[in-house]
Amino acid sequence: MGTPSTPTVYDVAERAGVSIATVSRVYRNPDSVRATTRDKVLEAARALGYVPSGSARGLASRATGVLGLCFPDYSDPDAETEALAADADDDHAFMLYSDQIIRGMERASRRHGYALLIAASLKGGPESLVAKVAGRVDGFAVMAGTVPTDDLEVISRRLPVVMLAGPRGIDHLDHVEVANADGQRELTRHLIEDHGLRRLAFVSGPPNSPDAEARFHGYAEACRAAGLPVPAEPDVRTVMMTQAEGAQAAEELLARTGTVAGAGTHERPEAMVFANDQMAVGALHTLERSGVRVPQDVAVTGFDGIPLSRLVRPTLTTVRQPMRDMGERAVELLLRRIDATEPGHEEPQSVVLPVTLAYRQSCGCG
Amino acid sequence: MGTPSTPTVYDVAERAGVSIATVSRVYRNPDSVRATTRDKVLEAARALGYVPSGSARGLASRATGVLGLCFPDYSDPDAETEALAADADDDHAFMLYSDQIIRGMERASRRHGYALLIAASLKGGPESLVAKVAGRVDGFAVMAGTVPTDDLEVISRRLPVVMLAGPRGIDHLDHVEVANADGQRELTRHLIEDHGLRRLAFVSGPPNSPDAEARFHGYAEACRAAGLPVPAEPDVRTVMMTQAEGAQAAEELLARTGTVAGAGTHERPEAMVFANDQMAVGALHTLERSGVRVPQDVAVTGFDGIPLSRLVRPTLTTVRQPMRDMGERAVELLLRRIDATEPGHEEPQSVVLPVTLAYRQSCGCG
DNA sequence: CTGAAAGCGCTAACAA
DNA sequence: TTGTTAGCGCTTTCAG
Repeated sequence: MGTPSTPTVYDVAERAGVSIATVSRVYRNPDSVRATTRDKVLEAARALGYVPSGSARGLASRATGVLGLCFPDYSDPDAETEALAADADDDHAFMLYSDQIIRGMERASRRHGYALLIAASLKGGPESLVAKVAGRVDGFAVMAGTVPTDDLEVISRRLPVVMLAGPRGIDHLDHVEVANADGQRELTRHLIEDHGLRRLAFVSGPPNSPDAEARFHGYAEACRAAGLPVPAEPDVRTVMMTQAEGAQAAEELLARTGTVAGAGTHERPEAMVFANDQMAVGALHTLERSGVRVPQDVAVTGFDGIPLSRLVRPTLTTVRQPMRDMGERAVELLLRRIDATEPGHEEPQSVVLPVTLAYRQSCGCG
Repeated sequence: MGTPSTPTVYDVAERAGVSIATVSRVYRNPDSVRATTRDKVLEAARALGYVPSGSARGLASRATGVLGLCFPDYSDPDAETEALAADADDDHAFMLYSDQIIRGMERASRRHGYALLIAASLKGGPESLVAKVAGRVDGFAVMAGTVPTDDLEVISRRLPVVMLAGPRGIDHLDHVEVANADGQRELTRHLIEDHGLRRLAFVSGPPNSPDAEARFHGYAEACRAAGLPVPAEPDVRTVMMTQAEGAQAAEELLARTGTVAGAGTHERPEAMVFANDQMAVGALHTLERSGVRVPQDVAVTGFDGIPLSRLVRPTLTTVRQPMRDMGERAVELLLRRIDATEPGHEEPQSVVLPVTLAYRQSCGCG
C-alpha cells in the first residue's frame, strides 16, 4: 500500500515516467503531447484511478468551468399537503418555473462547455448560500428575491452576476426579465374588450415584488385605456403569492360583496385577475366551494403559465413566460462578461423577453 | 490601484490587522474568534469585496460541499418539433422525470448543507463530462446509461457514486431503483383480470436497458400467472424509447394484423403495453390517425408517470415512479459514504422504491 | 515536445 | 484567542 489513497499528477507522472507538466497537458490539451507519451499517461492514470481535482485546477487556473444559479425554494407549501390533484401524491403538476429556468441554463451552459451549480435559498436560513455558490463558479444568475442585496453588492464586484425575472436590483448588473406589464395589459384588455367585463379586481403580491408590481401597472394601464376607473392599489395583496393566499384572497373578494359572510358593499367583480398562477389556482378552489361558477359568474386569470395552469378545471387563462429562454439568455450574458478579457466595464445589458397569452377556459375562451 | 483585482485572505488580513488564519476562521467557524476581531475582519472583507475561493477551500480541505448529478439529456427530440400540445411552444408537458430527480436531490442536498452540480450527458460528445463533475464534488449520482461504465469504474474507486434508476452496473456501487417488475406485473394483471383482456403486446426498449427488461419480466410473469402464453421476447423493441419510435411500434403492431397495410397474420392485440410513457404517447397518435379507438378497440399503457401522461387524451394509464424520493435517497446514500470516516467498505446498499399505479382512461378506467 | 519551478488561495496542525 | 508554517493538486511561464 505504498501509493496514497488519492492519486495525483505526481503519482501518474511517476508511473508513466514523465513530468507532472506532461500529465497536466494530456488532460488540458491532448494534442500538445506526442501520442506515445499521451497513451502512457492515460494508461497510468487509468491504472491508478486518477481523477483530476477540480479544486486544484480551479485554483491554479482561476476558472472553474461552472456557472451558478440561485433560485427560490418556490415549492408551494400548500401543494405538499393539499390533495387537489386527482392523485394525491402526484406532484408533477406543481413543478414551477424555476425548473424550466434550470433546464434552460443547464442546456445553454453545457453547449458552452460549462456545468451548472444550483442552490435554492432556504427560507429560514440566514444562510450565505450565495457565498458557497459564488466561490465555486465563474459567474452566476440569481432569481429575484433570492439573495440579500448586500451580498450581491459585494459579490458582483468580483464576479459576473445576472438578475433573473426581477428588477435589476443593483444597477450595474445585467438582467433578463419578461414583459410583465405588456402581458398583463394585453390580458386585461382582452377581459375588458373581448369579454365585455367591467368590474375587475386585481390580486397582487407584496409591494416589494417588482414582477407583481409591473403586472399591476399593466393592469392599471389597461383600465385607463378602456376608460375604467384606474386603481391606485391592488384590491388585495398577499405575502407569499401561494395557493392558500390566493384562496383567501378570493374569499376576501367575495366577502366584500356579501356573497359569503358579512355585509358586502360592492358588487361582485366580474373578473379576478391574479398576479400569478398559484394564487389563481387557489382562488379556483374557493370559488368552486362557494358555488361561484368560473367563468360564467366570474372570470379568473393568472400569470406565469406553470404546468398546473393547464391541469386545473377550468383550465386557467394566463400569460406564459418564456422561462427556458430566460435561462439561455442568462448564460449568454454571463459568458459575455466572462470572456471579456477587459475587466469589463461595458454597459449593463438588460434583456426583456416577450410573453405570450394563453386564452383558456377560466376567462370564457378555450 | 495597489490591491490586486481579486482580494484574498491576505488582503483582508492586512486591512483588518490580523493574520490570515483568523480571516479563515471567521468564515469557517465564526464563534472561534472574538467578536471584536470578527467584526474587523468582516468589515475589511466587505470593503474589499472579498469572496472566499471555493477552489482554494476545496483544495485545502479536501471537500467541496457539493454533490453531483449526471442525467441523460432526455428531451425527446420529437417533442421539440411535433406540435401535439395545444400550444405548440408550450413544452411544459415534456418535462421528464429527470427534473423531478434534480429537484429531489437539490432539496435533500440543501437540507444537508450541500449544493448540487448538475450536468446532462451530451449525446454526441465522447465527452468526459463525468470527469468534470467528478473532480468538483464530494460524491455524485448518475442516472442509468449516462456515463460509460469504464469511467465509472475508475471514478467510483475514489469517490462515492450511486446509480439511479438503473442496474447497479458496477457491483460495488450503491444504487436506488424502483420496483419495475412489480409495477409492470400488477399493471398487466389489471389489464388481464380486471378488464378481461387476453391478447397483449409488449413494446420494450433495447435489451441493454435494465429498466425496460425488468418491466418486461414483470409483464411476462403476469402472463404466466394468468395462464396466458408466456412471451420470451417483447413483441417489439425500440432503440431510444422515444415518441416517434412508440408511434412506429404501434404501426408495426397494427401492420401485423392487417389493419394497416400488409397481410396480417395475427389478430389485433387488445392491449399495447409500453415500457415507458413516451412511447405510449407516440402510439396514441398512431392509433388515433388509424382510427383505432383507445381504449374501446385497444388499451394502451405506459410506465413512468411523466406529466405528459396526464395531459394526453385519452389520459394514459401508467405506473408512477417516486422520482423525487429517488433523489432524496441518493443523497442519503452518498452522505452515508462521505461521512464514513472509515474509508468505508460497508456493503453496497441497494434501495428499491415502491411504485404506484395510475389507472386512467387509456385502459378503460378513469 | 517535455521538464523545472513557482505559485494559485485557503485550511490545518502546532505554537504562542 | 491568534499567529506561523506547510502544504493541498494543478496550471503556467520559462528553459531546454
